[in-house]
Amino acid sequence: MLKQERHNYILEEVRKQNKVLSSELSQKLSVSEDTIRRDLKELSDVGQIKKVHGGAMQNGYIPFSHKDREIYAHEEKVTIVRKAIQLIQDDSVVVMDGGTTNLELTRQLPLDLKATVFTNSLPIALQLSEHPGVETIFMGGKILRNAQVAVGLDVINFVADIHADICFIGTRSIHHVIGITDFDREETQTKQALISCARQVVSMPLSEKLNTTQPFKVSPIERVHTIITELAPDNPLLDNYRKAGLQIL
Amino acid sequence: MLKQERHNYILEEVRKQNKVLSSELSQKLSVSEDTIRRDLKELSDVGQIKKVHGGAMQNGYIPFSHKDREIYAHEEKVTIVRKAIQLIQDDSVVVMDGGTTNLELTRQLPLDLKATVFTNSLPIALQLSEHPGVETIFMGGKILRNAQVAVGLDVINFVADIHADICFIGTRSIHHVIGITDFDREETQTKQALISCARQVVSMPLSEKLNTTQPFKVSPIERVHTIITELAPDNPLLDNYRKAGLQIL
DNA sequence: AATACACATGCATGTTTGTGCATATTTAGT
DNA sequence: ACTAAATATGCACAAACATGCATGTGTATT
Repeated sequence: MLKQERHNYILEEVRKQNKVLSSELSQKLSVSEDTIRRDLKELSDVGQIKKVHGGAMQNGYIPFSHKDREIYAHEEKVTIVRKAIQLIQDDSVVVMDGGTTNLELTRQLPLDLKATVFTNSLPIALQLSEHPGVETIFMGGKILRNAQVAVGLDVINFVADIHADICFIGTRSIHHVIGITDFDREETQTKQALISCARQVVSMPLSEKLNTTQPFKVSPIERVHTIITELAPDNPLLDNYRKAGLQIL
Repeated sequence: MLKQERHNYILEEVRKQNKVLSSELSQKLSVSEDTIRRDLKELSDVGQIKKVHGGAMQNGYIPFSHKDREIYAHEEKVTIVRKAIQLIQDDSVVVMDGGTTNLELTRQLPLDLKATVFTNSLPIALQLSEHPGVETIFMGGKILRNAQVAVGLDVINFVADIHADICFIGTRSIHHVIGITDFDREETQTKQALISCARQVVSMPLSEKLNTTQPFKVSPIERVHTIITELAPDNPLLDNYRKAGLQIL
């Protein structure tokens, strides 16, 4: 076993249990306690863990996990989803499209939320399985490699039987006249189906996506009920949408 | 063997195993360890892998890699799936049930495999989206929180339209008379559907699962064509299955 | 065809690194 | 303060390493 492997294992263990004992590690990795101590010292020297007598503990708080950092404009998206959460009542039926904003929304859902969530996004479905009160139903079909969402006829058929309270639709572009647009034809058709089955349709674009367009039309603006951005609701950028009768959060 | 071929092999190996040892590579590729070290150095210099003492490891953080480490009896399962890979031909249609062994099989699939894979497991679908030649279709339905697989009528209906070449069925218990059994009723029913749509059914139990049983019956032994364990095919523990007419790998 | 040249590879060399053990010292908990 | 466990330190040894050099192999130039 490579030294690096031990280090990874130790870090993993610290992350999971908050502490490790030299003696246990020595046994589990079948090396001497001296070696473990040296490992712990090295990891401690670069600030990955905190060495204590008998083992090591978690160091500081890691501000954002790796995945969080990957999300583009993470801070803004958190602002958005904070506002979105209030839209989800207990016992409601939710349709959740893919996209990083929706994934973040899923992450931030209260753990005690009781709801039924339909989704076609693999990462979102995985995230939902950590919410004990949420019944998750995955709408199957062909998986788009990049977006990691299911699309196509299978999904569309699936949706046909659903009457949801609210649908969070992933939004690549939105325009106050043209509505929501996207660039993948298959994904577009699927999104249309998602939208058609929900009483309330919510779009959560970053402000930079406002009044941009893509080749394919997902939905006219009238079909969208609520729009949430990281901006304050009274921001002038949103005036056109307010005039069009949308709820702004 | 050309240098470039070695490099490809090494990268593939790192992707699959998370690490490589100079000594092993030297043997397997029958070149000196010096050459391997030079290879690793070159790959490391361009950032493809990370060189460490004794070998190399994968470079960046790979999501879910920490979960892989947690897989029970990981070594044995790698042994199993190595044998299983040869069963998957290019352009075949595969049905992949959930479970850690099947997940490992998915991870070890060659990156250039061309195939269509139906699965009801979220982690497996995610893994498959990293294989450019694989068309992934997720069979949707209610998600079981623990197993992270879809079950129920939706899946069963989905399967009805499929005629697959081969089905890898997750196996919690198998018995040479009783067949495959499991403890979750809904999962059991789903597995029955998966089995019914494939020409060849493959079960990959750890040897410790042989001749154990669970409350619910998934499949009679006659419906299983191939059984793969970490044991050598001629191990006496497998005699009963051989007599029952199963292919043993 | 002959030559030059770049490159890949294996081997010999001396060096560095990782590990375990023995010993002395420090620490934490009664 | 006393004691057992944990730690630090020095040492020994093997494995992994870098380096220079000789050989082979293929390609381009004359």
